[in-house]
Amino acid sequence: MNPTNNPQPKKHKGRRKVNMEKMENESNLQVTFSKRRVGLFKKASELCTLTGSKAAVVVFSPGGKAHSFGHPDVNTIADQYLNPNSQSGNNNVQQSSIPIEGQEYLAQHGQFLTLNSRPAGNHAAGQSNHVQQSSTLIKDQQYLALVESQIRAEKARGEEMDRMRKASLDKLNYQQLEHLRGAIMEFSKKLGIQVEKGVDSKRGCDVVRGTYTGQDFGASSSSHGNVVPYATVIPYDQGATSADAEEFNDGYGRRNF
Amino acid sequence: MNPTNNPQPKKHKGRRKVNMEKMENESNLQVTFSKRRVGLFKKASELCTLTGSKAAVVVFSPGGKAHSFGHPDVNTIADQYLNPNSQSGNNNVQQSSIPIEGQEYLAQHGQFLTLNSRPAGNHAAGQSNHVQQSSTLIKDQQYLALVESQIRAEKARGEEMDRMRKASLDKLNYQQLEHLRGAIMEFSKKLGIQVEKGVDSKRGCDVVRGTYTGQDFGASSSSHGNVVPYATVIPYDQGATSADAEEFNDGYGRRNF
DNA sequence: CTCGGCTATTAATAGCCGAG
DNA sequence: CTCGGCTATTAATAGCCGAG
Repeated sequence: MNPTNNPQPKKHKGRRKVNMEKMENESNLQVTFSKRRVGLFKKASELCTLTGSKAAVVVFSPGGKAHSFGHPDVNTIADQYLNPNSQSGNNNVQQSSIPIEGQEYLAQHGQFLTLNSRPAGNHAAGQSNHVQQSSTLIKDQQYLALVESQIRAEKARGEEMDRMRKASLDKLNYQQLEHLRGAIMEFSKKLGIQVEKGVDSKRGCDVVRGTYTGQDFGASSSSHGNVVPYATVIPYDQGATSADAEEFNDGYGRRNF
Repeated sequence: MNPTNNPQPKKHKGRRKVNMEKMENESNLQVTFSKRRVGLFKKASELCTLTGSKAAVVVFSPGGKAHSFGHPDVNTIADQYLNPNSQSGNNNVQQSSIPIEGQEYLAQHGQFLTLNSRPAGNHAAGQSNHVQQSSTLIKDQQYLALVESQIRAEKARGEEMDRMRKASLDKLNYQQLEHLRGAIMEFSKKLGIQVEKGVDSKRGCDVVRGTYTGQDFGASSSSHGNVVPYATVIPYDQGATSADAEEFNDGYGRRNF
């Protein structure tokens, strides 16, 4: 029963049932993604508010763009998720362990982060202001992410290091983390060399279109038309006029769906 | 006017409006958290299904327990989120970069992970089977998480290392990551020593109530009543009957939702 | 053409009940 | 007690419009 448009005078005003399968209409898919993403974030926010819990959500659009929500912020949640020993947040909203600029504000309202999935090439490196900062942030994460991933996999089998780390972890504090950072610094330097000598199995990377207007939640409508090469941080502020749909239509030209 | 049904005709059966503030009734709060968490995960799943996107959700209960959902799995999403250069997931669901045991299976149906936030003490280290594995996995992440957090913060200001890492990253592959892993291994060992010599600003950790039965989504009803000391991995698969792989609605219809 | 808003409907769920 | 289920209601939203 295919929905050929009806000759019926029935007013198709309301919500219609939707099959749980990938939408074929790309335009609708766009809108649906935006709306549902907002709804998902709202749900997460409500959950946090009602139950005093903490949550983080990361979503990748079909086009490959990442959006995230976190209360108080994604990083804090990630830290807690990965490091349950540090605190036992009972009902108190915890501050971000290492406050970055502007992070405190975001921590109070939850944080939205949107960034582009970009391959190695410098394609549309347009204007970059504070966005550049986020870009840097992402890059840093990249490195650790790979390490973490690999380690995680390896560790699932052995526990020696695990115990070691656990023991260390219990006593870690911020000052100590600084030491740690320095060590990592050196380590990464060595890594760079090591890597260049290693095998090079480069992966094919399809180039993703990199133009995304930073609109989100109606919070920053001024950025309309700005090309955001890497990332856009959008605070979650309910005071905005509309907490509703948001669209991004620029980089979605593919109909591979 | 107590639990006995009122002679009143008005039956307060339906949903009632709820204020967006922390619930005071702890019993209801618990239930609300569970239900809304499930709802949130479902929303995330639907978003993925409808729009062909990928998403990960991490939630901390008021008691400090962590729950996560990921499609295809949390790790994959994390990798993509932190390492957008690897691939440009256009419309293809990407496999986990480093498959852990059983991960492939989970990757196909989405993944639920539940774990306890536990202080240093060994409290209820009861039966631990595959759960232990997850525990180990978490522990590994702990370590990296702290490092990552600190590095991220520091890096937001300087870019030297960033470039360095970025360059390295472009050529990293799995084999190279193994080298990296080994290096981290040593590094962590050193770290352990370094830390013990460092300052010790231990935080007070309230003991979180650690008895949560791993029930979730009705997927693993057999675990009813089992105390889960650390973690519980709950694959999203309601039964062998389901045909479509990454569909949530399939499993939902069976248990009335 | 895009994008933000508008409603008719569908989907989620708050409090309540029965079983273990 | 703890948990899964049940409905009356509330909340989310699919497609449609009207402005830039």
